[in-house]
Amino acid sequence: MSEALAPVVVKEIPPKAADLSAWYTAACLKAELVSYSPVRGCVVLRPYGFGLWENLRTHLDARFKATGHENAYFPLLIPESLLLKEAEHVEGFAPEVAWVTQGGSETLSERLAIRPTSEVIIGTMYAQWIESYRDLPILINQWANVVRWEKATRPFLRTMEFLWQEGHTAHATAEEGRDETLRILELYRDFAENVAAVPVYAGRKSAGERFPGAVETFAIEALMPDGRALQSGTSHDLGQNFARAYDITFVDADQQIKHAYTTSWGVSWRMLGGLIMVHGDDRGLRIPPKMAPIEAVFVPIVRSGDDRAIEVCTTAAQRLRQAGFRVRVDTREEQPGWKYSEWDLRGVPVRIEIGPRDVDAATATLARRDRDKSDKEQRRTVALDSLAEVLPELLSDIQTSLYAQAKAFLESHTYVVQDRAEFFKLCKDRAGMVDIAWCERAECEALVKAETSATTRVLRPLEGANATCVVCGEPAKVRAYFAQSY
RNA sequence: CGGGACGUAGCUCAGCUUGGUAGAGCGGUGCGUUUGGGACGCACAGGUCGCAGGUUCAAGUCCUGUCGUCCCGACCA
Repeated sequence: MSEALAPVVVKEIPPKAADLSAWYTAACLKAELVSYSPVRGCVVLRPYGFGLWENLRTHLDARFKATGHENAYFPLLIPESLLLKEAEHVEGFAPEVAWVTQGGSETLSERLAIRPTSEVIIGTMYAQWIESYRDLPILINQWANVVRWEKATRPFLRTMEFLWQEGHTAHATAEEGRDETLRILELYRDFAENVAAVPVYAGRKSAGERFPGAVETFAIEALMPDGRALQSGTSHDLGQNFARAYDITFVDADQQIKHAYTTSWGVSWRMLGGLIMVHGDDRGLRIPPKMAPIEAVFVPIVRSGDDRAIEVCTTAAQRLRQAGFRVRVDTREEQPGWKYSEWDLRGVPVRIEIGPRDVDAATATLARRDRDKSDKEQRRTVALDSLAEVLPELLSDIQTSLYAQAKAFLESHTYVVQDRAEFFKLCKDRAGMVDIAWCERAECEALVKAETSATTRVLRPLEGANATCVVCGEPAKVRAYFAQSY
């Protein structure tokens, strides 16, 4: 093997394919996205990780605003008596609610839940705000932290405290509520695929996977490299369940008092975990350009008595920043090769190398993170003046290529199955998304889970008639993707 | 919450079986030489061995408890 083609050796993280868990944890820590904290199950989101979260927030927030939603903020603490009003909801969340029982030195007369989600407190406020059909719809989103007392935690995928957004809306009719639920589902799908570059299956959840208290739950599900599915966003049609529990009523145009129809929907920083696992490779993260805190990093190459590259990089970076690019200049006193590896690990889409040769020729050498060193097209040299024109195209191409790779993986790991034995084997082996005609019976789903640990991820309408359930032979009602999940 | 493994320098770990002066590599700091895929020399700094009890003349090492991390299940976003 010639020296030029020697594989890039990564010391900090283990190979991805050998042990996805070990790779994932190391990647999150070494890329400086998160640090473990003194609090069990809670991570610190470091500046680079927060940058990633901010980009998620910016893109989703713009989509929420564009569809008529407004941001607001509700209390972190929820009185127990309020929480108890919706039985199914309480039962669903009881095992993971953290409680405040003491304030200063005084024991509280009523304990306060730290929100695991905010349907309760927001529903209570909606009951006060809504009087007439003219007050509807209410379309509110909250960016917040929530706490769920988890037993096993992992960075982003499951932490006791996590950041998310939760949308809560109220409508005059069932149709409007359902439309909202589906509008958001599509918004999430669009964000996941076109911004995070994570292809997903979107659809309805089975009754067993439904949000506690919801009439219907919809979700987007992504496929991780180990063949497990990651629920990456949910949208719930709550019907009138919460309106009844929290007395959200209004006088309609026909002068009748009616309960409102509500929805809730959320995406958490868990989606970042999905993005990391889906796109990363043995060298570390590969962040899709639209989500990247740093789109391009300048690495000036200096020699003894020749540090002109630093000045050239700084000037070029300043110009790109003014043009709206997110760039950084790495002026640390390290070897260029060391910096290449570090920025590879941190997943910056484009590296801009400028050395003495480039300074003399007024050029810059671009290296793209989605290609390997052995790929002749990983690097190209362009005129320094043309960076602002070349970059958008390059970033866009990287975005597209990352999505295409992930899409190809999802498609090649989706199995349409007719045979029962094959279905069970694929589920048990964590082969990926296993697509069957299904009867939609809870007992059938429970059986599959007991045998294989796989559950339904999302359901979609059945095409054609007279299909039977691949698992039990009863008449099929839907098509279902089964997979083991995170 | 069950089963398993592990907590010793910033990181990865050795030392524990058989109690007796706290170790290595990497990393850090300073100076110098280097710099287009993880450079090198010299010098320096860095630890109440996760925490709390106990046994002992003496505990990183033995005992008990506790907290945390990872893996596999169960549960959950």
